[in-house]
Amino acid sequence: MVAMLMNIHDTINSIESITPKEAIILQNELRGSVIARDDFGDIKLIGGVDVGVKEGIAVAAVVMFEYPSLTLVETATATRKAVFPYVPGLLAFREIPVILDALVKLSRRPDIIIVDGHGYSHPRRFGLACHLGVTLDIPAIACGKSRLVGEYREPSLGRGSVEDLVEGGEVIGKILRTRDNVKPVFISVGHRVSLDTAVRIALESARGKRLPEPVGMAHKAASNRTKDGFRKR
DNA sequence: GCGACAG
DNA sequence: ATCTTGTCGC
Repeated sequence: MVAMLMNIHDTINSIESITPKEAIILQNELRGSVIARDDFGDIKLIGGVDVGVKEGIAVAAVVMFEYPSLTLVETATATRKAVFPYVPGLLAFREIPVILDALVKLSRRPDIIIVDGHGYSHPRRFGLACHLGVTLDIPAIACGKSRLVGEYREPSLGRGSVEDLVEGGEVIGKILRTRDNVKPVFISVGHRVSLDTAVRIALESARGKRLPEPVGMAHKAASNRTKDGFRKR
């Protein structure tokens, strides 16, 4: 595998120096590497990933929680100029570089990660969570906050309600209500995990909040670094 | 041409 | 995502 043979520096460079047209071709090449079934060992550490952008500077935060106790054990952040533009469907090329910067700072590798964004529920079935999961060959779950593609019916209002996210007759993800009467989230496969398992872990991790704990925490961490530049270490 | 469009 | 005050609800 190409990504496996490259160090992180080259990996980042090849991702952010690509053109949008080439990016689409690359997604179509890499989509075949996604493993959409459960393929992982015991989960003891679960990571949450999120990125914020402020005045052209991207801030990534990766948080690690013990699983299933959901105790916060480690946080890492990184800052990097956002070079690739925001283009719906090509978010990975804008966010993966800074995410990798943050990930290498962790003392341990998470056994699975939950990513803020889509995975299989993507125009080419290769969203950010898939790209990150395949690049690191790590189990990944996608948890988006709004629709990118597909149609669905509104889940009933109780926590745990689920509906299919469908496109072209295929179930590409699930709409999951993680809290009573609160806007549902969009769950899909990232890598090495089945859709049902992704939904189960996402719901388990969302305790009292709309977003799964790891993602919510990563969002906060990135947001704090995003506010008023990045001077406060 | 028009509308849709993760973060 | 970010720009922004108050406000409704547990």
